[in-house]
Amino acid sequence: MSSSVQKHDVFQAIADPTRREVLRLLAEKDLPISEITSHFPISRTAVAKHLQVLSEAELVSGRKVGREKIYRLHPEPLTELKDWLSYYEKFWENKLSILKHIVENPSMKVNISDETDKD
Amino acid sequence: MSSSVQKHDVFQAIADPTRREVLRLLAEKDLPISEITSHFPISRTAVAKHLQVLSEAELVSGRKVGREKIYRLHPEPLTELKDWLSYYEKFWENKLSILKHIVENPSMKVNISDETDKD
DNA sequence: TTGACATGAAACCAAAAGGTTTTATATAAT
DNA sequence: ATTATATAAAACCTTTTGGTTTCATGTCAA
Repeated sequence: MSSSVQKHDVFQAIADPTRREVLRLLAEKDLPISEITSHFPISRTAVAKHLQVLSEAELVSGRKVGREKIYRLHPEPLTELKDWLSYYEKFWENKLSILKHIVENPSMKVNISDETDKD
Repeated sequence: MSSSVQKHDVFQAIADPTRREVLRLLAEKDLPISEITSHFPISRTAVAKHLQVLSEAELVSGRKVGREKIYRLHPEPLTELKDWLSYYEKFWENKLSILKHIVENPSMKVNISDETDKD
């Protein structure tokens, strides 16, 4: 059986602020667990668990070097998030362009209704 | 100074697959709770709680119409996610450009390991 | 006015999440 | 060889999460 169990997905993985901060750190450079831990007020064990979750989402990978385990960022799974987001982009981009239009035409009369139907 | 408590943020809100599905439904049109519930195998109460979480993240809003409560998508907070993502885009875009380089140079020797295989 | 309906609110529950402490093991340094 | 370092693994704890059931309330329809 291949590595497809994926107990944690990318949406879950980035839900926790500590894990997002871990990703930030690893974006700069590969780091061992102890180094990562030094940036947080929690125990090394807790950080290791966060790394486990990130690892299951395949956002990071760890290799053992001597007695250290060096973690590396693996950003590819974030494309799933990007794809998910792209579905909604049209919505707010639309609203932003309406706003832009209003701002650029100060003499406009603006009527904002609360109606459901948009087509 | 009104709705700024924000117990749930957008990252947490989208972490749950049911809530993501709710957003999809609301992307098509405004819906009352009972309608939304009919798309899931869980109770109306459970759906209402998911809507509460989405509402705290300001991703949806509900208005009462008669005896129904109609929910509407409010996609603007997703920009926070987009902004967060943009920080990491350069990483995988960089990898894509490496891939492009390989494709455009057919004489290159390429060694691809299979260890990160996903299905 | 009497049901049927749509929701709200509260109490409850099991499992997961996020954390800790303790114990063990491998590697590095002296 | 001994000790310090870096991690792993396991047991345990508390709070949150995602769900349920039950009961109450407001509104629509006959």
